[in-house]
Amino acid sequence: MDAHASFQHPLVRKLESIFALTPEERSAVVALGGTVREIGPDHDVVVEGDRPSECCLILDGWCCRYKVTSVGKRQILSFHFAGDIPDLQSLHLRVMDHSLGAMVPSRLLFVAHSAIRDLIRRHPRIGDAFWRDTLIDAAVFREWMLGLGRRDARRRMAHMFCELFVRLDALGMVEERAYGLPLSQADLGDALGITPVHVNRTLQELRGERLIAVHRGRVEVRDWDGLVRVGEFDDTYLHLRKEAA
Amino acid sequence: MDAHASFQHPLVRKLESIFALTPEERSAVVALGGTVREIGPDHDVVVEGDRPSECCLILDGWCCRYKVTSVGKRQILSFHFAGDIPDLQSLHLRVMDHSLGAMVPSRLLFVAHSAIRDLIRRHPRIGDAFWRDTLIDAAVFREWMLGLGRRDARRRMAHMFCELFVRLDALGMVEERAYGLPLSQADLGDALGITPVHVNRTLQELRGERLIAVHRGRVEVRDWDGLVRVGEFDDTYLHLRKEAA
DNA sequence: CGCCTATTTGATCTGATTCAAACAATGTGG
DNA sequence: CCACATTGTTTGAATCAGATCAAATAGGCG
Repeated sequence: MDAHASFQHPLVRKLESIFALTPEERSAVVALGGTVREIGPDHDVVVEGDRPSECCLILDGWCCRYKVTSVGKRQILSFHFAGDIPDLQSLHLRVMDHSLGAMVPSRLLFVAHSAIRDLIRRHPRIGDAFWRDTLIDAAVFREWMLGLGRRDARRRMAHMFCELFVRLDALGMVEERAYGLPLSQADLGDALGITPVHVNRTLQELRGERLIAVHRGRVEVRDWDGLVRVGEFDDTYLHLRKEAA
Repeated sequence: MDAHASFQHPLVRKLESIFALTPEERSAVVALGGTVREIGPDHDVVVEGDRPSECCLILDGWCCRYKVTSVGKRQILSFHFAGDIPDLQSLHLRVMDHSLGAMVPSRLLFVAHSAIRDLIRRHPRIGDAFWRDTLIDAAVFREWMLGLGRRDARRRMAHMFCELFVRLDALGMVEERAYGLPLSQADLGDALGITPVHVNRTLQELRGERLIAVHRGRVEVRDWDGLVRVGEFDDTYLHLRKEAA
């Protein structure tokens, strides 16, 4: 009857998925204080140009980071879920070079930079874990760059569905090979670098190939191997193998 | 008659461009040991799948990081010059998710991970500087993502020429508004996510607009403001303003 | 010179965009 | 519970940026 096992702090779970923590480190992370706020949907948490003095930990919800062209075209850079600290980089990069928004109503814990710095000073290995987290972030950017530059819409979309599957599965958010995708086709287009119309047609292709099925905002993976093949998906870049310092 | 000012360690110069170091920290950085090796041109320093036990500091030359699609299409992710440690992320990401190659004969200093970890343990602020460096790296990826996903070839190319100008200028590698660009048009295409043929035509466009001129592997910026306007260039994402912890 | 590689040009094709309209869904207020 | 506004999805047709294929030209350089 270990009630705690199922009641894990989202940040602890996240960090433990990429780094081995000691019990003391675990409790130090849990002790991190801050203020909880509800955001969204379609509201921004931080926007380009801001100089935040706190980071936000997602407790619940779906957020994305994005940039906008001077003619107003949006590119989504990444998606984030419970346990992620999407603006952790603000700890060392004073001014935001992109924005962070919520796709669905999300619960965020805002933690002061000073509190995080304190935590790292007392537990340098937690600092390493955070650093590693931001490095994985960058690794995901690299993989997306490869897709944006060198893969066509169909492969790119298949790849994204694979990535989301793996990441959400690690959070226990996949059921019956399906997960919720709270995105409009326009959002999807902003992530894939294509137009909403083309998203629609590409989606139909993947459905036609029996790789996925979509009903009521849920993506069901009907042929994992096929999807992986089409998306050229290899999860190495997610660096999920946990590592100690 | 400060002979040292002109004879600066490349890593010190680099770190000081993004972070304020104390004299002690400076000399600790200079004391970093390793082995010097000559690489390239067109040779790889590390490749995807490797598990390096050292990082490499560029003393001299031009390197790039890249990934390759399963059908062999290459996407260049970033360019690196003297002072950069392009594979610094290997300190916390065991397996390389991309490759690092030299575009021209380059002199690299290979420094053991253990030496870097030592340095950071003794000087935690240097660790912050390194972390900040990898975060800036990620910021550049984000900006490239925006270009790859949302800007056409012409804007993307103009943007890249702006970025290279600013970065090389900071290294004193710009003379008479011109800098050396040791890349074939195929390389340029791999960086911009377009074909070599289209690189050629796009280059001609920019030349036709009197924004740049190219002779013998040198890019001359003939109309900086115009180039900035076309490329929608804003250097915020380079985070060049130096910051202390 | 002759070889090799890079650049340039031309013609054609195609993945994706654009524009426009039809068609769900979902929600709101009367 | 219906009328209707609103937003998201779907379909069609025309167009375009960039890819592809192929061949010509221009540079290096042993």
